[in-house]
Amino acid sequence: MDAYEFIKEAIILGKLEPGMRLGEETLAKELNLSRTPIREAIKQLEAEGLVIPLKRGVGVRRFTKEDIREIYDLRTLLESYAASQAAIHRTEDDLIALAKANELYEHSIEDTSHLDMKSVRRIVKVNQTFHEAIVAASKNSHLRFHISKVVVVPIVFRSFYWYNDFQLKQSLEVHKIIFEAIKNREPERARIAMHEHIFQGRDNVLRHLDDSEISHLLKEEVK
Amino acid sequence: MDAYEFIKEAIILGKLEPGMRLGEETLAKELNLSRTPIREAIKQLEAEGLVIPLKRGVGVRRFTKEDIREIYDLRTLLESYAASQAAIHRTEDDLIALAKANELYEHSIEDTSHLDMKSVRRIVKVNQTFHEAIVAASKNSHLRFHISKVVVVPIVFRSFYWYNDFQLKQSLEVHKIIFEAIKNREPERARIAMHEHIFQGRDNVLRHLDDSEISHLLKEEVK
DNA sequence: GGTTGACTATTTGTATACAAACGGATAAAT
DNA sequence: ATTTATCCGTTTGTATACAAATAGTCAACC
Repeated sequence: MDAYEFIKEAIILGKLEPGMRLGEETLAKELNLSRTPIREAIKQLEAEGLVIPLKRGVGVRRFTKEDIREIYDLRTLLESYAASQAAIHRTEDDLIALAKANELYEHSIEDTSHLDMKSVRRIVKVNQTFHEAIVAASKNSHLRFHISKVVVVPIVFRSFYWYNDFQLKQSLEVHKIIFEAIKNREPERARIAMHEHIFQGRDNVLRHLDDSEISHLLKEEVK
Repeated sequence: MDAYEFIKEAIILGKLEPGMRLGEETLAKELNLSRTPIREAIKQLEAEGLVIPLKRGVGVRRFTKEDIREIYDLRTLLESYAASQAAIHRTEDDLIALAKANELYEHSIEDTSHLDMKSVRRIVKVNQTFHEAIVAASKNSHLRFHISKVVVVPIVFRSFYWYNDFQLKQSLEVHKIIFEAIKNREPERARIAMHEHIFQGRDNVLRHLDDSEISHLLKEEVK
């Protein structure tokens, strides 16, 4: 496993918490590498905006409430466009992949009696598969590239952890509607459905942030 | 000047041509640096998609006609959204910056009797200022971040060089309409005007590519 | 007691040295 | 003559060494 993947994974899984600084020597020892490849990996993550420069070195970026609002707006725009494009450009293979991802999503929700850490993480992953399949069907590689960078932020922020299983079941229904729209080549219906879908997620997350029961996640600030 | 800026500038100005490979030792000597900081700069550019890995080392990315089509679609989406958001969130200061940028644009077109290399480059720069001012007024830093990466591609591709001065004058008119819409807080009008504006550029570029008089730019392929 | 200053230790930034991989050229064989 | 195999040169990838900067500590002075 290379340094970039390792560090990114660590940030996504929360093993490296926001605000935490990335010690090069430490990471190097952990990966049995010298500092050189570590530094290069960090430079990449910096270009993606996952880590930010500190006075000395870099630290895991801490996303504010405002960041989350902006990111969700952007993601809504990009993914609803992707859905509409998918309805135009999708092939039969895309449909198969889409159906399969959706089926997996359905199963992983049904198999989950209550939402613990592990099951949420599994659902996140399957959900991602569905969304990625749509983006792939849109046949715009640059759109895909930028969406992949945008989507990482809510994951790092742990947005998904604030869903309840009613919302999850509702998501499944919307997924099915989106699938049908793409299958039937109805760009506008696909776009609107996806727009609602992500905006719903946005609202849910922002509501929780306003409740500020988890606002401690945001309290400290990197110097 | 640091390595990242230097190499990026070189790519934008065409001093490093598409497909050309980036020799670390060469760049290091040119910048009076060792290979280490050069490599880090290259890693950043790689993360942004301006350079791509070759079998050995990296080379300046060659954008295909399909890339340009995708990029312009994406840019249309992002910037027309930015315009609509700007119409909502713009402050008085934003309007001042916008008016100023537009005035500069008007002057630099009027001062240009015919389109040589130098004047085109100046117009590109001023045009960029106007577009950036709109994005800034949208008050979404993440949107801004991604647009900045998307916009670079047409510049590297030299899309602007295929404009004639009638089209430039027409652009100015549209800029004024967009400005008015943002000033009057009309998001939808701003969005549509921007959409038309960029799509016009897209069509112009793609038409030229189809004419294939400049298709030699695309012919060789990096191994 | 708190604040300021200097010293030290740790960590980053850069340069260089070394190992490995790739490409090109030359030569031999079919 | 064309193709294949081996060798060598060049360039990248990684490790290490060294220089510079920052933060933390301890002490002295107000």
